[in-house]
Amino acid sequence: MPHRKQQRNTKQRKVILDELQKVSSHPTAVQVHEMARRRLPKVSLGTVYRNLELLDRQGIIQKLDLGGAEIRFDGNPDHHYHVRCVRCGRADDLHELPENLLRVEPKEACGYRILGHRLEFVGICPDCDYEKECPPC
Amino acid sequence: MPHRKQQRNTKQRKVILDELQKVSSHPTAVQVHEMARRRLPKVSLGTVYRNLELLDRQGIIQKLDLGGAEIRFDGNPDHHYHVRCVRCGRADDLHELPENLLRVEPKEACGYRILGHRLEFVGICPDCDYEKECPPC
DNA sequence: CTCATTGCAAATGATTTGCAAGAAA
DNA sequence: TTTCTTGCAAATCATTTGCAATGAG
Repeated sequence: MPHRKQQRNTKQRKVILDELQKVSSHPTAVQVHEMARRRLPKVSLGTVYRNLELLDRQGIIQKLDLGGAEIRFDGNPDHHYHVRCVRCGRADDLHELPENLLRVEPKEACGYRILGHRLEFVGICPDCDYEKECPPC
Repeated sequence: MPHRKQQRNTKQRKVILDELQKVSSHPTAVQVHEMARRRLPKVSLGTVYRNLELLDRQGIIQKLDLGGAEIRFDGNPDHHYHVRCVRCGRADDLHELPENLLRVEPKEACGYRILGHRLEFVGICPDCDYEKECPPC
């Protein structure tokens, strides 16, 4: 069986997670870096990326990797939907049922003037599927 | 009133559009470049990007700018949904109603083993909205 | 001690842009 | 002619990676 790599509790990791969980916005890695730097002036952007990646893989936070702009991070790992501003890139949580929004595209939601949506299903295609055993590398 | 820039009909543009419309896959800009190069060996990748961008803005093709990977292009400009392979990045058209897929996340669709979906609404946020008159630049 | 993690800097890789030459209209 | 487009190369920009030094356990 695979040997689970021993994980350490560094202060960088703690601060990065703490800063992300503190805000309700959905900051980019660069913004998380700025936030973390106020407490750890020497923390590097690379470390921020590495930790956000790691925390996402562990399901402690979630990476919002949708189109149009940079990746953003959400301190809340639970599955929920977002609205994004096409002008400034800001993202907010969506407090409505997506099925309703999809069926009758509304003009307004959460204070946003809604212009449309992006929806895509993800999975493994028929050509890749025969490799069922091997993880996506 | 804004003066609409006069557009020219170059052979590069024609070949790029033609090649994209010829395939049912959803190629990346680099792949479109390879396809176009078979007919116009000197066409540059920059030109491919510029034309795909322009054709998308005119609603002749559509840019698939969802997360996870590179932008892909679809010769069919009509609004429809896609399934994407998390392993190889390939994208196919979805031949099912997204509302049903959203409600009961299925295991299978279009030959893909479905793992999940990405959905995001896009619009103008309250802070940007006061600039109603000015287009998104 | 060990080896996971960091800071730093350099590397990537997709996309964009500046500019002089080329070609539609 | 005019000026939209192109090819080319260099520039961006977010993200990743290599590596020696650091520090958690």
